[in-house]
Amino acid sequence: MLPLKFIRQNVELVRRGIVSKGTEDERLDKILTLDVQLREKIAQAESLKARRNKASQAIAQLKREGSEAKNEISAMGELSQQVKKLDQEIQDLHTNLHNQLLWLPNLPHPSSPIGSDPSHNRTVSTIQAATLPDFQIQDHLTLYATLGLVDFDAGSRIAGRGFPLYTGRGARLERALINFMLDLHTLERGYTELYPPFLATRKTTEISGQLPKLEEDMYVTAVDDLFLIPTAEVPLTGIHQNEVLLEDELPRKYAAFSACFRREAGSYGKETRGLLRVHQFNKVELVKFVHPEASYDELETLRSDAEEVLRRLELTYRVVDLCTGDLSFAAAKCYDLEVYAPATDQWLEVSSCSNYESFQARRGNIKFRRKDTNKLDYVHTLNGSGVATPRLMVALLETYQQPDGAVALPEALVPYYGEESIVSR
RNA sequence: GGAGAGGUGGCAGAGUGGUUGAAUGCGGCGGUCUCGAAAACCGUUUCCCGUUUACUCGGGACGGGGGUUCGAAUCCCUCCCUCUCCGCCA
Repeated sequence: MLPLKFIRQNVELVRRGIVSKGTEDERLDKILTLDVQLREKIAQAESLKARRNKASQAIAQLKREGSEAKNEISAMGELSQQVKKLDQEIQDLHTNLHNQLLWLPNLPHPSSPIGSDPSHNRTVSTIQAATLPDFQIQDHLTLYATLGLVDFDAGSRIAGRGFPLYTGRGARLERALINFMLDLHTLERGYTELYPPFLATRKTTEISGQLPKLEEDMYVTAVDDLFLIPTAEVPLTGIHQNEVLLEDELPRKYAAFSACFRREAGSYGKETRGLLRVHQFNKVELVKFVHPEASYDELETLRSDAEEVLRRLELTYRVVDLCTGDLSFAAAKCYDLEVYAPATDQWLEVSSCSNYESFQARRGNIKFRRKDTNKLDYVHTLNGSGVATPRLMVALLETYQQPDGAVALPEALVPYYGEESIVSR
């Protein structure tokens, strides 16, 4: 959510920003019109209320002196009706304005490359960490099957397409990846481990920016209006809603595992096989609440923390600085981490590390008190996947397969998996 | 799911429908005293919105929303949350 005052004072800046993110600017004009109307009504209502308050005090005075105040009271009747009517109009305008504001995306940071689609993204670095196999290699789909790691048919029978059933060593590998990542972030990188609810209220889901725009992509429970989380970002960002944090407590760093649920509406026909695009997957998520002046430094360390997962697993990956048109609704700047899958020769997104600045903090009313001025201010929020497992597993299998069909695991993962390789039986 | 109790300022805790943004205590901040500190004493201490170049002025907020009233922290309805007991259950 952008502050109204800021919008009012920087109309053209806001317009350029949202247009570069691919949003129509009609909504902005609508907001400006509503804002003018609203302030006009507020001024009217407040002057009437000022009169009412004065009269009310006069009545109280008369009563205390023991005299009747019939005339004064009846004179107040009409005034009160007018106030009531104006208040109703103000409320309607306010609701309308608020709903419009919820649809206005965050502005991109000046350092984000300008562009309308992924072709304008900027590759920041490419890390060639592993020796790639030099023999005729199999793709991940074949490897799942020969090693018996995932049963897609059974998953479909249970819940429909896109709900993989991890089996045997596949299930164990999944668990190993999650534990490895959680240990890395919490024991070595100073994140506090959390285990959040996997369902969240509409309000909480609104804070992180998934609602209202992405409602079609979310699973909702019918009777309770609870949303299955598409990422642990949703519950983690909701933790401190309506709170004031101490400046000394910043940054607050949280890491959490969660299952993630995404309807992926509109993406049918793409990547429907395997684990590249599924309705339920696992992810370790990192969320930080930070001091506004530190947020871009924090973005770099967040990215580095997420990268560390890929470094330890000795995978080839690259870091991409997303262009304005490819940024998510709430983000001001975002790095994607893409891991390389050699058999299919694809770069697979396994992490997005974003700075939301005060956008989410405003929606969630998450503040801190500045020690020098003693004033309240919004924190900045950041989050990054650290990282999502399905595509990670794809890259891992394709990168580490052996000529005999087994998969030799990177050293970092061995203690978690319990064996040095995954062998077909 | 059933029955009951309760939600007030950073915390604790008052509050007959009419100067109550809110007593009192604790905490915080500033000051007096002191070589310094403690104690004591004095003062101060919420946030949001509108208005103004500014000083200012005005409005609003006692879990959320609605209602009654000239006027609501105070009365009524409703939702949420917390606690206690009962039932059910991993």
